[in-house]
Amino acid sequence: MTTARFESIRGLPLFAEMTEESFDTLTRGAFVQNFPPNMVMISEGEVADFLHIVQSGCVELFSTWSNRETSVATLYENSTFILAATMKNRLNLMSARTLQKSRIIMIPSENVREVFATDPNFALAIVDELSRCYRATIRNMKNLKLRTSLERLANYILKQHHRQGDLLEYQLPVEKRRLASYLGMTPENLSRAFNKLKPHGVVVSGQNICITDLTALVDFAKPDLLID
Amino acid sequence: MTTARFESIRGLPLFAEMTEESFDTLTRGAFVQNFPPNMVMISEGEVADFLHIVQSGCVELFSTWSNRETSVATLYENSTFILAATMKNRLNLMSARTLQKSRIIMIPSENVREVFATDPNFALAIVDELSRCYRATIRNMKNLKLRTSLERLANYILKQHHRQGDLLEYQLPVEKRRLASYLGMTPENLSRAFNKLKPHGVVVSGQNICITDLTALVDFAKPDLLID
DNA sequence: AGGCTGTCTTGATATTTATCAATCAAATGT
DNA sequence: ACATTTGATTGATAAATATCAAGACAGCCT
Repeated sequence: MTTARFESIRGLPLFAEMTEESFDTLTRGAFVQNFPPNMVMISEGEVADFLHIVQSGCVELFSTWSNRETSVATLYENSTFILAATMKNRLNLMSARTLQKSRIIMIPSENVREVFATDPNFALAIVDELSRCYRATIRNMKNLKLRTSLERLANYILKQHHRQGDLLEYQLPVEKRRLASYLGMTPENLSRAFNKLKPHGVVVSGQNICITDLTALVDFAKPDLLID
Repeated sequence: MTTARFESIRGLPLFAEMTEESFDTLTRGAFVQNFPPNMVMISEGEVADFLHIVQSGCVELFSTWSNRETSVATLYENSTFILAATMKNRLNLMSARTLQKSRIIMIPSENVREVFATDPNFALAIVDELSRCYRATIRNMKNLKLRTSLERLANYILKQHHRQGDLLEYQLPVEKRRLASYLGMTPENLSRAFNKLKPHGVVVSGQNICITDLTALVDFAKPDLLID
């Protein structure tokens, strides 16, 4: 079967409920591409010809303006990106680069729009994914506008702690300078912020994060269901 | 016909292409509600039972955390809100209050989801609206992360200028303290920022904005297709 | 191992932004 | 029209954050 290479994504929420026929139509003309690390795959301002899915590796979404750059998100296995631009056939608002050697599945935007119109289950899945990403972005904006950089860092540490199985000690999944950019601060400021969190129960050494006083950290970070 | 009161929204992009039958189903159980100014209609954390549409008046979306508040958007006639939470039957991430006396159309979330599943044209319109709002939020975030508050203000003034028919002189559509909150700054800082823009061709007096040197302002603001 | 490169950290300083307090101006109610 | 309230401005100061420069450290190459 020609779609065998796309079996890895068949089970994702976005594709799980659609018919075989729809999946075939969708993946006709789709392909897998290998990228080396640190390669810009998409530049903001280009037309979104393909829906992208990270099959393996790791991708950073970022944006630039007037010589400045900011990291918007880091995506891992099974994440989709540029769905909104794909659906509306618009320009990408963000750029994307690989952080590691990565395999990316690319599905022609036309196919996505075509199957959307014919398969109600796929349509529903698209809306779920869109809503999820939209809401994530709103949370992100609240985080930026309502919290200081120190508070953002504290909550980031808590969220990673939770993602990594509630371990009190874990490794940062990204470089610090990217984390700084993601949190809306400079690397220097991030470095100092880590130190300022020591009294709130966080000890950092290299990529290693150790939460020495979870209660104190939670108390300072005040994580919130509607932001984090 | 029982849906006569909803004729005002029938022509909106979100509802224009759907069948009569779908529109009837959608508006069954829907109603119009009048709110006085400064009334909180929705509090973040509540379940999104209704899709809201501003029929007349003006609504502010805002969020709070730990004694702080930030303005996320100001909506006028024909705007919909909480669409994402409605589609996924989730908690609202934002609160909403009227800024003026307003008429709001409220459509039960269940109806929206029901018709979404049966009317492909409505499904398409929903995705369009979701994508539009999502992309607007990404632009907003880029604006916040890539620009200083002075640059954000300069671009805001340019955008309003454009919205108000390219007039060089116009009235601010919102109170300054709300504008400050929307732009992610304090009222004091906004006040000073207006003064700092004088050398860049902006004169402010009360609600009145006068662009005395459009070239200079554009030169400073560097408006961008992918942000503004 | 040695050298190279890029990231991270630290210190000194400048800029941006917030806070607090006081005054001023404008809108509102009676 | 007056008093009252709310929002806007201004000044003085503090806090947060960025910038610049230097040094420390780690990973990588040959």
